[in-house]
Amino acid sequence: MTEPQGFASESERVTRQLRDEILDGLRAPGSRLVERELAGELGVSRIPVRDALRQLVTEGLVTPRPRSWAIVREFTAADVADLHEVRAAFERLAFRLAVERRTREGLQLLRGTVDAELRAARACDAVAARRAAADFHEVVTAMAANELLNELQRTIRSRMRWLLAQHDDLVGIAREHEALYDAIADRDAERVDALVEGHLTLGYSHSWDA
Amino acid sequence: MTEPQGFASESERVTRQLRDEILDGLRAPGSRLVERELAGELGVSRIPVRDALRQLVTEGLVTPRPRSWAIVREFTAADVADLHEVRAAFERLAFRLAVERRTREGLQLLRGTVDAELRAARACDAVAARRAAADFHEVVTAMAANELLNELQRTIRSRMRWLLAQHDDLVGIAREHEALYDAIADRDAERVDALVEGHLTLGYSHSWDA
DNA sequence: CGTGCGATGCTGGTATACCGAATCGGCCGA
DNA sequence: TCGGCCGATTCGGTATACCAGCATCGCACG
Repeated sequence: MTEPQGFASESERVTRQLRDEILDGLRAPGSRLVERELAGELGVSRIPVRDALRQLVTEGLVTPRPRSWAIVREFTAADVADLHEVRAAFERLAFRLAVERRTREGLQLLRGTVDAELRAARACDAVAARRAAADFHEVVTAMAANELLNELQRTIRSRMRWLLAQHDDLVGIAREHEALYDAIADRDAERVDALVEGHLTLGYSHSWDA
Repeated sequence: MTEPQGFASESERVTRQLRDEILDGLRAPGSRLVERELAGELGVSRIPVRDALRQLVTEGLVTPRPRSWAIVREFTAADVADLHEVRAAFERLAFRLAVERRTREGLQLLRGTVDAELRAARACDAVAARRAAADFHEVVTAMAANELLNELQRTIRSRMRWLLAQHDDLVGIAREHEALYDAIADRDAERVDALVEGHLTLGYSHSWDA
């Protein structure tokens, strides 16, 4: 799932690095992101940094400030609520389409992410479990075979990762993913719908706790 | 609704101009978009053109080609189908939230767009009717009071405009919008749901948009 | 006459330099 | 002491210049 970054332009490398630094908490929410500073730190010119910042703005990880520097986004409770609402709509669509359009290859990939997630969750490897959980949703979205849906999913992927890092019932989530996999494999649309609804509610209540 | 473009950077101006030229059909699908050429035509340097192209790529109006020039997007039947699916999910969410969170000011704005659309449609002013129809959906999305939803809506707005230009039952659409307005004003969630569903199915079967 | 290969030009990617606006600090006056 | 003004500095926006990869076209050779 971790895409083969074999080739990448400077812009992509800078984007990836800044994104990871933000999501890993190395750059605190609210901290300044100044093009010249970052260019100096990373040893590149301002252009790749500029491109990266724009990309991260569209991903919602960076807040641009007109005619001033950008800052690492500070998520508010309202942001989280908004994200949950949109995510729910996305996943309902993604799972519905995935059930219709599932392929043998897709199911195998999905099974792999579920297994990896269960293993990691039981081993209390939070990083691997969250990565596998994110992979699960990406594979489902891919199975939905809707280019636009996948495109929009990519733009909110970072925010999803952020959301996923906010709670920690790893085994529970993995079990739900396993149940979802079974329902998709059985082509049981109604069971998938029910599980998705439950899944969304779970994520919603948990994030309110945090 | 036409945002007050009082101030704008070169990048934004170039973006707006290219976007309009594409949507108005002045730039045919598949035609080349070369940074240096556009810079020369528009009398600016490559940077604003570069920014504009990237923006239009995220809006889905331009197809980037790695290490080669970009082209004006050619929409396929699959693209249209994808757009309809995503749009349906968006609108279900937007209308549901709009019913819950409607405000007096929002309703007044919405009423204005419906009236404008009906007037324009009856006068066979297609341009004004389509603009009003687009405004209707934007006001609904705004009333949904979900920042992320509005953000994603902005990125697919151009594609919606394209879709809207593909059919011509202007009066019918205006009437459906009026019915939707009434249901929202009555806070009748079920009627809104039913209208949205009918709207989407109808739009899909014989003509596009809602 | 066909095919393979190399040179050349086109294109986006990147670096550097300049500019105008916005900000923030200090200073002066009330 | 506080408030307003003004200048130095900071910052993103833009322009120009250079670079490396790819594609095409033409030429030479089989």
